[in-house]
Amino acid sequence: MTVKPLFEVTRMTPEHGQPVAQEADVAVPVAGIQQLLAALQDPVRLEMVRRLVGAGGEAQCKNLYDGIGKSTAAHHFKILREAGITERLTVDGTIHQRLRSDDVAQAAPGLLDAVIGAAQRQAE
Amino acid sequence: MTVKPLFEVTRMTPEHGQPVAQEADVAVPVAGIQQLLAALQDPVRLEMVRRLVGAGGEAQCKNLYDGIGKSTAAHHFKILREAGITERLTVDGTIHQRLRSDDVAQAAPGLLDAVIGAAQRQAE
DNA sequence: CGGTAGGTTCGATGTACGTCGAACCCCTAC
DNA sequence: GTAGGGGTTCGACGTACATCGAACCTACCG
Repeated sequence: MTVKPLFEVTRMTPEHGQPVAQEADVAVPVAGIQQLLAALQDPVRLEMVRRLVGAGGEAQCKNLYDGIGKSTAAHHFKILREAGITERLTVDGTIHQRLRSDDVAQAAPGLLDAVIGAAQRQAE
Repeated sequence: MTVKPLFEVTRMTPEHGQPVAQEADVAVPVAGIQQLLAALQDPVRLEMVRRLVGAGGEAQCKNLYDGIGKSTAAHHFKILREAGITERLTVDGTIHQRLRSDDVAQAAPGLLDAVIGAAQRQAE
């Protein structure tokens, strides 16, 4: 196996200093409806998305889960990213996840709202 | 193992004669959002639902799938039924599946429309 | 009556996936 | 420099699930 770059797209600016936020994983297209549903179907991932909307669409990874190991969380982040639901971006040195609400809404209009709404209502 | 009734809820009217359609599985509540997504996530089941809407919300089982065995299809029907997405009813002697659009819309407003819409658009 | 078509159940099999621990990387702070 | 926190990757393991064939049931038709 040839050595793979750690972050396929994300590029950390070595520029020291001021809080820099940059785009990441911009090339990843939103997946088809089946993959979207498969991504949102898992309780852990649905909770992650729920917390993301609660946080205004963006949050640090560690704030998006409880009760599971870091490696498991990273696994779920990857699935959400590959489905085009979230993207990874680096804010001020730490990695954040951002909900790609607009992109998903364009690929599947109303889907995210319906899912979030139902999940929210279900959690009282 | 004690003998179980073949159809838990459905009751075939032995009344000979005229086309009779009757309610079935009315007691099954629509499941939570995760179970709904899990049910719709499978390609085979999504296609079944797609064909159901194409058929006006109701169709004979055999018209809802291709390329899989009857037992596999029955398995998928069961999952859709247990999620509250479809119900089984007997029309004129043969079993039909009916989309519980209204019930699902009440449990998860907009979900079914979004999923169907995306699936339809994706299939051109 | 016997046969066929449409559906379901059961049991077995293979694979996909969620989970974890360990090792590693990047960045920041001491 | 040396820790240490935050995230990711890589196996490995266990379970859940989609698939099938066989047996069975019901309704219908010859």
